Amino acid sequence: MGDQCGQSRFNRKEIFTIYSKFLNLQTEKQQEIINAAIMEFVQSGFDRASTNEIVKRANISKGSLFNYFNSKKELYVYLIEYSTQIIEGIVEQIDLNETDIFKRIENIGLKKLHIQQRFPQVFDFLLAATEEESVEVKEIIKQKVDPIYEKSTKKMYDQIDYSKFREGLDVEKAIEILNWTMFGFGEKGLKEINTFENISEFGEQYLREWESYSKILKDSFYK
Amino acid sequence: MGDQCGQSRFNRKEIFTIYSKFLNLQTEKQQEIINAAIMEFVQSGFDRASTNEIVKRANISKGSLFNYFNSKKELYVYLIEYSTQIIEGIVEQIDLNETDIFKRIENIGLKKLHIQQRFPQVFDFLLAATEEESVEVKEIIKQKVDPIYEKSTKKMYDQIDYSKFREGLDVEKAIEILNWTMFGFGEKGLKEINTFENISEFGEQYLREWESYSKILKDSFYK
DNA sequence: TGTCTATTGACCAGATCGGTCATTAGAGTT
DNA sequence: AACTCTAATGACCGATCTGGTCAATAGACA
Repeated sequence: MGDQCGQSRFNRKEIFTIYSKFLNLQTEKQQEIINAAIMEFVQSGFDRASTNEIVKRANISKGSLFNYFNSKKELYVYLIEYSTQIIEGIVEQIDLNETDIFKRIENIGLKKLHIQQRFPQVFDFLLAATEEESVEVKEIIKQKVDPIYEKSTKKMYDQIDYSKFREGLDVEKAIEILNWTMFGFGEKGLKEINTFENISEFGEQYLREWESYSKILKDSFYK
Repeated sequence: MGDQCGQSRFNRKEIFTIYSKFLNLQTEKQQEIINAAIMEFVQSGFDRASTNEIVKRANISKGSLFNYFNSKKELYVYLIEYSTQIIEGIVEQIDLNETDIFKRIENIGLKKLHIQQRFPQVFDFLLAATEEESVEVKEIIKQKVDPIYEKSTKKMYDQIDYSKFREGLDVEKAIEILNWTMFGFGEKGLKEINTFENISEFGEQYLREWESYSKILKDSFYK
């Protein structure tokens, strides 16, 4: 039964998942909802996040939200899947032929920046998810998020040319410093991004400023 | 009237502020309440923080909490005052004769670590407060927290010997890197601190590990 | 005009909110 | 043991907010 019953009413390019209704929305509206929901989940965690708050920020009605997603949990799971796909997209694009860690990290950072312009808090969301404590979603996070983190950090440092580092330097610690510096610089950038109107202008200035931090570390870490 | 009326019932060492009842508690109990409240406020912000949750974590009854403090806001304000006093205590102890920035920062970091053993989230609390958006407490935060931050960062870099830095190095950026590294290292330490039983043992190992990060940066920043 | 779907927001029962207060527990005094 | 006095309790309050529902409406297309 089922398929054969000849109801061919849906022969347009509709998508058949539990998220069909949401995915058939206009892309802009989808993004608005994604960002509103992510913002709320980042700020409050799963349990305390309010669907009322989400619909307000997304400028849709309560009914619509629960038309697109059957429950708060389903919405959350969708966001997890969507965000991890973004990360996977970045990981796939990592160029293993680039063996210089500074350049490789710079490339990844640029891609992150690019994505953050459309989804300002995706990465915060995934980071918050790893520390989420709600029993209702903890299991699913462990399944979907943790593996991605492992996989991505693995590929990030794959085939890096460590011979460029100065002798006697603790390379592992040096890379930690590099990461903390990137993180700090990224945070600083996010605070400044709102003051810019022209985003690509910001992007250029951001890149140039990063290069000066990068140079400081490269001068001291490399031979 | 008032004092002269001869009611000398309170001639023991009681403290007369709006916080009298709380301050006459045993120190341990005070700390338990402070930590429980801070944890909740850090996690949820002022508006969403639940007094029910606080009393649960502090192992006291709802009635007691509102006996010690007349309202949630009064509790919050007390915590702000208490936390800023801690920062002020640290700032006062800064030794201006120590003009080496690595050593000075190391001293401050040790003091912070010491305090974090009793109040694990005080610094997070003050950081969160600067980003608090609740109208009910925003004004008071601006009054009490912001000036402390200014004052402390000022004194932190006062009379530092910048001539030790390599020529051609952007000192400002170098110090930013140093700060980000400290922050990242501190975060890493907080996650490890729970795995230790002996706290002073952790303190020693922590200090030694920091020195190796510090050395990496010193070697590259200094002449 | 009629058909059909997308969107709405009033509404639900249940949970939680900050805060109160009559009651109890327990230490100290006689 | 009886009395005093304070510290601590948790059931309880009205108000607000929760995730979720659904009859009613708006709007696109025929």
